[in-house]
Amino acid sequence: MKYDFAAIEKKWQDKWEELKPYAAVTGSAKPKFYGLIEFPYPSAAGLHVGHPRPFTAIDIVARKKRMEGYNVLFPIGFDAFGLPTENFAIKNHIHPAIVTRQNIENFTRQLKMLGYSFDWDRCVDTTDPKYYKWTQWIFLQLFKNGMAYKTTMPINWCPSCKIGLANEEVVEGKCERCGSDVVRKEKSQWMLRITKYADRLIDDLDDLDFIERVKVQQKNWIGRSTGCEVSFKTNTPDDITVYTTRADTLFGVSYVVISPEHPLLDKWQEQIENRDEVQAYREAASRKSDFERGELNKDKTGVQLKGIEVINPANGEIVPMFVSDYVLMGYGTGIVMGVPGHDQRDWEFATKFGLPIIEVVSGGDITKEAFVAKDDSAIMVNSGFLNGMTVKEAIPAMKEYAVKQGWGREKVNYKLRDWVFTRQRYWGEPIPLVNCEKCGWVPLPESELPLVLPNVESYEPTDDGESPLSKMTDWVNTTCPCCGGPAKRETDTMPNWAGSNWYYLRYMDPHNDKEFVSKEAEEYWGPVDWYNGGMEHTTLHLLYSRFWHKFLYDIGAVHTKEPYAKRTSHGMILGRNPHYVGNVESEEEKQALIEKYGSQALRPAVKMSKSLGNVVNPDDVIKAYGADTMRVYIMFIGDFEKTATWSDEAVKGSKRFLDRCFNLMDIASESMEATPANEAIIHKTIKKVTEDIDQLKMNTAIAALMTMVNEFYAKGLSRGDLQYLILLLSPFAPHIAEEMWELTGFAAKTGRMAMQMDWPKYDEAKTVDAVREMAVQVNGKLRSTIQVATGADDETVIAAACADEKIKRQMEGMQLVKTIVVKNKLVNLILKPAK
RNA sequence: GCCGGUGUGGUGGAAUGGUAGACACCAGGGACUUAAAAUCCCUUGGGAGCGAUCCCGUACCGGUUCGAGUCCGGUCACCGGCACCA
Repeated sequence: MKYDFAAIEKKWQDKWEELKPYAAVTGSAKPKFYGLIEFPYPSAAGLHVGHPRPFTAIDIVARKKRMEGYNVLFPIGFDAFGLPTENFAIKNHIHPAIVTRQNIENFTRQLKMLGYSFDWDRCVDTTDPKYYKWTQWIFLQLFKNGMAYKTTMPINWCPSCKIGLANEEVVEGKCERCGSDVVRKEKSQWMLRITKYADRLIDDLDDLDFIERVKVQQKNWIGRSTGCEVSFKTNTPDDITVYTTRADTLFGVSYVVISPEHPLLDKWQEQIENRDEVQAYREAASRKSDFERGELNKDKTGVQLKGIEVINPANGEIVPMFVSDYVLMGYGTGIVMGVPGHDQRDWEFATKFGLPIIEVVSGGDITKEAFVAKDDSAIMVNSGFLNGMTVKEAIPAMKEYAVKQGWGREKVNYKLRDWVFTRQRYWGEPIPLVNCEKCGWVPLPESELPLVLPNVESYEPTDDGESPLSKMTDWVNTTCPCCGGPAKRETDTMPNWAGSNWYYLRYMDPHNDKEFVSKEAEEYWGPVDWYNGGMEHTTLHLLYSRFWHKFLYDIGAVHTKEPYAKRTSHGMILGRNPHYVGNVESEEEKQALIEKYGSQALRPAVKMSKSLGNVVNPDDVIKAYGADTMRVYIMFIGDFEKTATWSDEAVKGSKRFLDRCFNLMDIASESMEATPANEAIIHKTIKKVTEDIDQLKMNTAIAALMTMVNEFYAKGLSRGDLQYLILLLSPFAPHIAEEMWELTGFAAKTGRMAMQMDWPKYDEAKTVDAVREMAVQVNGKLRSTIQVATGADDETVIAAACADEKIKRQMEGMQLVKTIVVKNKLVNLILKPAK
């Protein structure tokens, strides 16, 4: 019989559609398991070959959990608001809602073709008013609890997308989406106070089962640093405050620097003698983007504030003050003390402006560069009462002194900024607030939610940076829910991250029109037991959604502190690089490639892209080899966490494996009983596959299944043996497994599908062969192998080793001084020349 | 610069401190076939030898150990994240 994958997959998908064997039951007495994959953005391009990697992996975990007796929630949905759809809509003159619907249909078709065990009845779509009603509701709770505020601030503006970007969306000074240079633009924006949660977002990581690199990346992003704020008196009525982590170096201060954006500079117009020069510098700085300022960091610039004097509180010395754009307004106090002896940036600045460089920590040569001690055991000098202390002792000593003197206090700072939560675009959730001249910003009554996105003629972004909604006067002009007077709606929309912040909660109770999730459902299903997603979301979606969840916890809307108990991350799927130097033979051709493509030519694999022509479409793979082959291959491709390169050749190996599985039915005896001869391989494989799935080591699990198949071919098998292969294979390749389960008569015998059977159990004692090959080493070098009964005692093993012909030769003229036996594995004989 | 990770055959990749290269892909040889595809069998880290065998080999240098791809110290290369964060 031939393995007709197309017919088999169609047959079983239809059956599952009808029987819904993956329905999750809220409140079931079984233990629950909530497995989650990041829901896709339904782009016009359709499913990418990268999607099936995480989807298949968690599908396998979910399928195994079901067979292990769990009540499994494995949902799917679509994160459908966002720029690409809007841009596609503008270009093709189709409404974004229609584009979205078409894309979702296409994604749904593709996902169903891959045989995922999603509970489709719980599918969510973030652009559905029934869904975003609750996104808006959560925003209102944030607003009412003081977590949302509006402020005018310079934002990252992408002139091409005509949109403001969050810090997280700016990569190397360029727009994450289109790659244009980001500029600064003053804009009134809604902000969310994520910084209020900074400590908890760091500290609560300790109790979570997240892969380490995710934890580290989130911690670095939040960037907590503990230091000290120090006040300096000046010859103006104002004191200034600097932030430092190195209070120990206070005696080394030779100047102070203020950021060009600092408001004190406006206030001090009168005292600053060279105000024109200072003003010119400030204007020049404002024209640079943050990125440009960073790029130019090699060459420090600045202007002294003539007429301004500052007093170092530690030693009473008078030091000059400068304005320089190497000081950021957004971090600390916007003013920094200059310690050129022990900070490289300050050293460069002081060198350029001829300022004194004072050594206060010994051990370096400060005439050459700033000395930043690698450990904190360096000794303080030129530092008054700190002299002779180590840096480690001096930091708290100075801190304590400063606090006692009243000009210092401990302070914790974060790199994390509040979250810019508005976008000047059409295709997003409307913000349910109105602005009333009398009452200010007023929330819509919850009964008026959802505030539906109005149908507009033109949803193109505007050149002035206002949202397209601002042109809809009918919609904008409304009445104040508070006083009934005239008011205007907020016309900005939410960022594309809004809907994905809480979707895992909606899956628990997707059709509830009374609450965003019922208490009962949330308490039953929460938290998500296993969440897999891309590393690129670590400081975006994953952090945002932890923040919202913590807020919801604080207002009593959810019962756990954290949304996700476990987080894993998959590596990307790359395509072959058509410009790789290894593709050509001659040196001239290689050189030509390097000249043309630079370092790109040195990489064998690169991100798939249309322009390189190396994109693999899952539809084509499924058509040629079937969904089961696609699933097996994408799991067999390599270590789940690492990037992997797609290979059309290697796909065939996975197809061959499934053919071999299927053809085992031709040689299996009809007995429904397992045969003793295959006992060891069956139990060994059950053990390996069971353990590997839980660790996402799908590649070695499949390798074990291949070994089992090879052994069945070599030794022969019964249907009773084959049933174990079918059950172990079923999470990986569910269609072929069901077909084989039926054809071998087990479906009729049990009245169940393979996926509904119990996961096979292994007996540790049966995982071992009766006789075993052991390595024999002489002085640590492998010299021979011997066949020994499993579990044989040391004496027997040593005797067998010494009786081996090869070993006998090694032992001639030598005496045995020591033996090391590793049970069932190896014996090492230590020999030395006989005297 | 800081933080994290990785380095194993022609390729993807396996190896709780215990037989390095499992399992595959590619390649070569053979069987079947009029032929091709598919399938099946064999070979396949490098080197020496007719052979039994022997030597070398997990980026590089050193250490711990009976034994190191694995642990420790140092070096190099690449990948990812952050970056004038005081």
